Amino acid sequence: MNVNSGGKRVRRTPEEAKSLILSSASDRLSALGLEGLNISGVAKDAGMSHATVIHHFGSTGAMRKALLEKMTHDLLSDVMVALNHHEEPARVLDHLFEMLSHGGHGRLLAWLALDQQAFSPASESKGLFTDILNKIAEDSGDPVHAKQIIFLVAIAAMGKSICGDAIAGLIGINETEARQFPEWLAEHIQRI
Amino acid sequence: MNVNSGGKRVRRTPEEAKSLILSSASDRLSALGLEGLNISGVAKDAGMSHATVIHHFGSTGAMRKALLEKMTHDLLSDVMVALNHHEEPARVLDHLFEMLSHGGHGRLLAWLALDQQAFSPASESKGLFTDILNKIAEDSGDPVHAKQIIFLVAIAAMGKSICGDAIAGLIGINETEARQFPEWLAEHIQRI
DNA sequence: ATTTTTATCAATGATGATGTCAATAATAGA
DNA sequence: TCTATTATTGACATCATCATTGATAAAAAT
Repeated sequence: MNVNSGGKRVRRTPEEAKSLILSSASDRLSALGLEGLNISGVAKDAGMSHATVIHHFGSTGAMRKALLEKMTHDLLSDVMVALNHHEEPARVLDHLFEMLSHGGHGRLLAWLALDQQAFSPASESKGLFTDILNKIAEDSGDPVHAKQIIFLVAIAAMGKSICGDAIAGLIGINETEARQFPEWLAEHIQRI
Repeated sequence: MNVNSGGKRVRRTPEEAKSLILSSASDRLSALGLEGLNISGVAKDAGMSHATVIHHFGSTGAMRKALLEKMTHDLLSDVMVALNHHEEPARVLDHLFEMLSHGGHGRLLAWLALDQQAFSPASESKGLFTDILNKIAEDSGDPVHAKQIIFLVAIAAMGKSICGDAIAGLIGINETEARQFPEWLAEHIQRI
């Protein structure tokens, strides 16, 4: 909470303002869920009027897209770092699943994919993604199946972040089994 | 569109009314996406006032839950039939993916899982799910991995229905590769 | 010092969704 | 036929969100 109690006006640089807004938006998403991503609430938490938020992003939808963009970039960077450090596939997968479930990243991703028709990341994130793709295809001996494997992992990660708990509950997977899932998946992926 | 233009009132049985409403809701979901699942719109398409919809379901959320319940039941029944007919795993998977993407079933499922915190199907659907679980565990030789496999398939199916197209686009999967994915997955699952 | 730019905010209007209520009419049961 | 039930509806009230606007002030440019 960054309340502006006095009558004085604070004047930020556009970068500061945007960063502040996205930070508040991210916090609200984690704390309040998807409902928290409205202009008024985000603006209130950021300590400014909602008109200011609109001034910087143009619209609510644009703000959400910007947040998605930032979170996606952070996620992909993290995965890329893990890959460059030659971590084991199991650890990379664990990392991926963890990041998607943490802070509601996967939920936001899914929500935007549902809300908006198309999710088209900026060129920066897209480049990161192809980097990761190439890296994996290069590490694994079989570049033919690499695409399918990555596709499988990606959609599984998304699905898990959205309703993994519910499905696990339905199936009757206990907590240790759930924790072993990334490892299990990594192991069987390597055998392909 | 079931417009009630005349001044006459139609009086349906509660079952007819509910069925009509859920049918319109399903259509709207397919056509308009998640935005279309509001009381006013559904009521309009069903040819009644929104007050009537609330009368039958109690609230908008309850209507959505009812629709989810129905769609889930239909989906599981279909999978069960396929299993009982001893169809090949590839065909069952294909069927599953197809049903989840058709009519926005997977999207609704995901959306409700996101909106509501928990998705807890009615006892009827839950029973169907455990039936399927047992059937698969019994068919496959290895009941130990059955849970993990089913978990993987389930979350992958969900993820695919939500952002499968976007991710496929990112990876650069062409249409034929995309169509072969269920078959590819089934093949590699069987080897586990 | 003066002007220009623009980040900020309070107030307002438009829009739409949701739920309640009282009245009405169709049906079932007596 | 008379009555009771309830499905149906229009009108109303409430509420939230979004975007616009005109004014203001802080910083930058001249």
